[in-house]
Amino acid sequence: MTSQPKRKQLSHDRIVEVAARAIRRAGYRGVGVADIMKEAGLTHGGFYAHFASRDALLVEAMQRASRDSRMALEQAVERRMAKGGSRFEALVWAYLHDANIEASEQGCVVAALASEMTRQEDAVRDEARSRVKELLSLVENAWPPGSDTAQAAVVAATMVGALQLARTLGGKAGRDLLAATRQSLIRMHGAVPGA
Amino acid sequence: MTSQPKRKQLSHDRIVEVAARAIRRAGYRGVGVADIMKEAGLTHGGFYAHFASRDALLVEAMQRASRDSRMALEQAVERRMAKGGSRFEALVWAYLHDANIEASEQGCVVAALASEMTRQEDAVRDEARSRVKELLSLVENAWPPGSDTAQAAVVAATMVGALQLARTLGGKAGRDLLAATRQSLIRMHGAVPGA
DNA sequence: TGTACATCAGTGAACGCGCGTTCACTGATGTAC
DNA sequence: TGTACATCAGTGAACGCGCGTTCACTGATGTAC
Repeated sequence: MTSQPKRKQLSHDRIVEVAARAIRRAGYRGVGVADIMKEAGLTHGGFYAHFASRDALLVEAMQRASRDSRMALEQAVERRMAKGGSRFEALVWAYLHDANIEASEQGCVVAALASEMTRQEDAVRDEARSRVKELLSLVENAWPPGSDTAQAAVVAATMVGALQLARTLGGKAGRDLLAATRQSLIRMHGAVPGA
Repeated sequence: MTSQPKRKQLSHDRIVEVAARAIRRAGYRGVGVADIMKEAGLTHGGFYAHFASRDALLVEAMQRASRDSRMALEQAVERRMAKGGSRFEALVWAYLHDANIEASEQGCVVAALASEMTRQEDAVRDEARSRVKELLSLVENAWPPGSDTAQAAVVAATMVGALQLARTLGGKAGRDLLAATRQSLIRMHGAVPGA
């Protein structure tokens, strides 16, 4: 029982992991089934033994992307907090780090796909909605206790928007926009009462 | 001379206008050449007498979308200012109006396409960059004089991000997010010194 | 331990379809005399 | 004003290509005796 789901499960995980990076790099429609299977070291024919449809893969890929980027973000937050400062301040720095302009493949799935989410079929759209909600609660968790949690949603929107605009602008203009956003968010919400 | 560019120019304008709505509704890749031509009352064969390539249409469509939505936004801002309040406050209300959640087809081209902009070919990407810069200056123009213009960029990012997240969430959750964003932005930047 | 068979993951050719692009042609508009 | 011709916008069939999906088959893994 415990060793039963080994072989197939390993392939499955590999496909999903490849797809999780692919959708953040190229968008929902940017990479085909055949490409993903190839990058996972397989041929495209076996795809439908793993997923009912392409959309079913997209759903799993978003979950996986979310899990992976959340773990990486959490580690970055912890590293930054070790140097002092509030959790909120560390989150802002981790999320809006200059390196994230280029690294969309490993970054936040919401920032990578936000404007495409509304246009997906129900299953994918529902999963996208969950990813947005998760991002909101991620910011709330770093929020000074007692403050208005509705404001956490505004901060999430600001971070997502800033990362997208910085990516489109690129270069110095992009980095300047991120820097201004970090400064603004930390100035407004960063000072924790008891820190 | 003055009446020469009539016939063809009229068709051209119609195609671009249809495309300007199509890309905001369905994304850069969401609608095909044939669909756009059909919606403009033509057959697809004539397309390449008007544009060198599909990408060339996308570039013109973004310019058109930008022009159209800017004019509509400007009117909404003026209407709101007539009722009193600062230009900035009116801009926030106009841009983050609840009706804009559904009306992406007529809305801001940056909010409609932000996460896809990085993935386009050079010509389209360059035009997208211009559209982002224009949005930044649009916010700057409604900015209290003397304030830090870098902060205007942060506000632009917040508005774009909020509209996208509200669209993905939809329903009451979406409207709540917009309301919280309006409140936050106006509270922070809305009070004009001399008003 | 060794053989025979069943199960199962993965292969690769093939399908139907839609898309961007090309091109020979048509029908209408406008100009020359 | 009327006819003959040139120009030009638009038509519709056809192309090559890539994509999601299907399916008959292969080769490896694991079980039964």
